[in-house]
Amino acid sequence: MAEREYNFTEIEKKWQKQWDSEEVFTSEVDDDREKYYLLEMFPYPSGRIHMGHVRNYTIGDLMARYWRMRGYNVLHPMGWDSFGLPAENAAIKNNIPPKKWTEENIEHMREQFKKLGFSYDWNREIATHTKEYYRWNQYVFGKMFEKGLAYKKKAPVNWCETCNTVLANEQVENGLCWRCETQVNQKELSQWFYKITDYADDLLKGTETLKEGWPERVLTMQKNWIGRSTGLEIIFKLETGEDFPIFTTRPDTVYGVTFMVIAPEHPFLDRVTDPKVREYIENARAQSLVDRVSEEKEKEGMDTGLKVINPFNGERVPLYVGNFVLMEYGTGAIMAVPAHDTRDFAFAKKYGIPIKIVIDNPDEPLDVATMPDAYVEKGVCVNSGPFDGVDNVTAMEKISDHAEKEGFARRKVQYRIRDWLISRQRYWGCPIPVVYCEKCGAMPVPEDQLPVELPTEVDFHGDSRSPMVTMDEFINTTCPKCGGAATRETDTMDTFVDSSWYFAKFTSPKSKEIFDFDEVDYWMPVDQYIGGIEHAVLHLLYARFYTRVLNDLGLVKCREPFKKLLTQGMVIKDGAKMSKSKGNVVDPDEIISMYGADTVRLFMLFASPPDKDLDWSEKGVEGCFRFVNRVWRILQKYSELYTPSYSFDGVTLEGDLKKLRSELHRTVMVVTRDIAERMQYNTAIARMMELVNALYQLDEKLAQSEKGRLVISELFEKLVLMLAPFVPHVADEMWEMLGNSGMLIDHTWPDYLEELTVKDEIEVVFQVNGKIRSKAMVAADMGKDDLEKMALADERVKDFTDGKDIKKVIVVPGKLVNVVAV
RNA sequence: GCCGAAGUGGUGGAACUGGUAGACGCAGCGGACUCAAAAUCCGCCGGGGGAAACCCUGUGAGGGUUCGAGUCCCUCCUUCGGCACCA
Repeated sequence: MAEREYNFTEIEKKWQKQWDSEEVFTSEVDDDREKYYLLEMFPYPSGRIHMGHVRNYTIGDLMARYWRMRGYNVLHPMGWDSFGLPAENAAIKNNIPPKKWTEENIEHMREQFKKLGFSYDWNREIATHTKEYYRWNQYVFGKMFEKGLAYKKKAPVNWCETCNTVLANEQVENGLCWRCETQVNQKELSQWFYKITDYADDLLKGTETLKEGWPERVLTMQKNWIGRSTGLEIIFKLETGEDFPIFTTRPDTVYGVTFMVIAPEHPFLDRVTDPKVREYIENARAQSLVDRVSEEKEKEGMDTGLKVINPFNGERVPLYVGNFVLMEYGTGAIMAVPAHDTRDFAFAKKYGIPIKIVIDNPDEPLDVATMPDAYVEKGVCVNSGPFDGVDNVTAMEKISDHAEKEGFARRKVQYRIRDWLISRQRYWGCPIPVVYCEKCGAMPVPEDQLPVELPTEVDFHGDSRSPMVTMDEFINTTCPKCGGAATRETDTMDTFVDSSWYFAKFTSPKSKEIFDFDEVDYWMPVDQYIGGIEHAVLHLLYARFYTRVLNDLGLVKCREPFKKLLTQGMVIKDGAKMSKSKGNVVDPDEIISMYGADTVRLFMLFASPPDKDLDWSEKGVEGCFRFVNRVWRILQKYSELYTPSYSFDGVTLEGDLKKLRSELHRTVMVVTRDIAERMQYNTAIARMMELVNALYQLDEKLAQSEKGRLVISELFEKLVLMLAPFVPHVADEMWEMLGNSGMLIDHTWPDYLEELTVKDEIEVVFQVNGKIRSKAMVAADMGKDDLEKMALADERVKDFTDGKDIKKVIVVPGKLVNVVAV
């Protein structure tokens, strides 16, 4: 028979066309089948896909195809996170309307995805820039406004000069804009917020339920970001008698307060008139948060001249203004206990403020004069009035109880997380559905007037401001309440709002309502989510918040959106992440045209486990190409030995055929476990390679024997089925080549016979004092006693035990015998 | 500073609950095929010693537990990631 070349271009085109025309990847609600919702983070349509996309979506596709073959009703959709700044920048630069630029990119990227053979249900495709989608952002905004979860406030916010917009806290990394790495400034602006702080505790508690399915480090990052701390809010008094509240996590040290520090922005400071202090305050306020942190590691402050009274002991202590105290956290002021806080200690030393020990080290009493640093360990209370002699852990509770009873303090939980600033001074996003009326104030646009459409006929002025700010026809409107003249909000929503619920919309993308409830209830939550770790405290936190909001609004039944999360590693080349700026980008299209999509997919899965970084190597790609060819050739060679209706009934195998069949069943077992339980695809592929290597070793005559045909038939069938999720095109082609019909996606994942996975002869090692001295092939079920006898009779073992006392013999059946001899 | 992850051949990476370290791939070396090369097929491939059988040594460093440690415990070093004046 003439050998047929492995023509991947032709094969891939053929099967993609067939999958497409038969719509094999569509999914429908089916109450009789168990659902499996598999989702990869949808991409921003930047123009072309990169290797990171290929990796992310290849992992997802493998899982989707696998679970489908396992009989699950799989939902595997794809869409576009299509609002965002790059479209606007491209528009300004090349004079293309953002909508056109975005939609052209989507067209192109969709084609690229199809070329990779991903099993998406394209009937469910959504794009966040369409009004059919973003109107529901506006709808939910309205609902949240009603519940007080969306509000506007004037506050110091993060401003990126390059992007010309404000940013959420989560979008500032080390003081730099997450997108363009420009230094972020503080600006006082009136902006819209989503009240994620209301959900801080619930989000934190929810992390417990995710322990099973989420990587620990993502949960840790979220917990740190939420930053819950419990403590006491204590009302100190100013000399005027006014309340001066502070928050502390160390009420046990309250008797050691020797000064207080207040944030420069604090309104209490308005009464300070001393010109020197005023100057300091103004300077400190002018400093950006970044400067305060990065320039001066040392704490800086100045005595305001005001005194504060400690309600516990009546002591009057000076009030300092300090650049390190944050207005946004706690009450914007702190009590300072230099003896027991490192930062306070340094500050007190610098400004010559007294230090008062209130927790002593029971083993080695402290001395103010000689202590080199604050004492932050456990100890016993001293100089603490009625609490002297109490250990400080107990004192925390007793002091809190006492203060609450006296009425000058209350227990409080404080969070680090701030509300989510969702306003963006940009054009290409979802309009915030609000109108401003002089009489009625800020009014959400009523539901029946939604969507507030984003104008698409726009003119960029070239000053990078949103074109909407000068569009009178957009801005001028009437008040929904009084009918008087009103103006529209021109800010748009953070695009992270768009991506906070798209996974739920995929369940019923064509519904005229936000969801079709039969659909959303059936499919949600997502069973397996896959994406990059960079979203740990961005998208993944927002999505959890938004899902809770949707749940409270009665729109979805789940409270956690993603049951299991896989954070895939980056694609690395020459020791760095592939990026344009580093010039180490490999274009997926080019590699696909050289080796085919199947090979590229195989390499992505073979080069490293999915959660680790992957080192790009074209040599490695060649290796995978070689493997595909190797399978192709052996299949051709033995294709006429294959019969779909093989049966092992009444057949007894022996020798190499028996071994090969056993090898096959073990491979199925391991590959299944690696995919389903361990999510370790590199070892699954390695096992299949071993199986193919074993097949190459099989004697040709033996293969062609009557029994050989049976073994080959079973092996081919199961091997091709196992290959299907990895290299779907060539697997379908191989299936057809063997004379079968239909697509493998509709076939059942191969099974294995437990009894065949057990070898009947195995190698055991004989050790003397833990060192291997000999090996032997024995029956797999040989008992302990026989093994021990055999080991002790072994010549090599004898060589090493001669003249020694045998103290002990450890036998691990099926593995080893260890003779301990001294 | 705090929290977390990881250090295994020339290289990407295996080794499930402590039990043959280096599976599988890449690179390299050798052989077969070929006039030759490529492709393919077969073999070798941590380091040191030895003609060989074999011996010694080896999973970042040092200790420990154990019959037995890449795996568990302690100390340290290095790299990467997250948070960072959060009161």
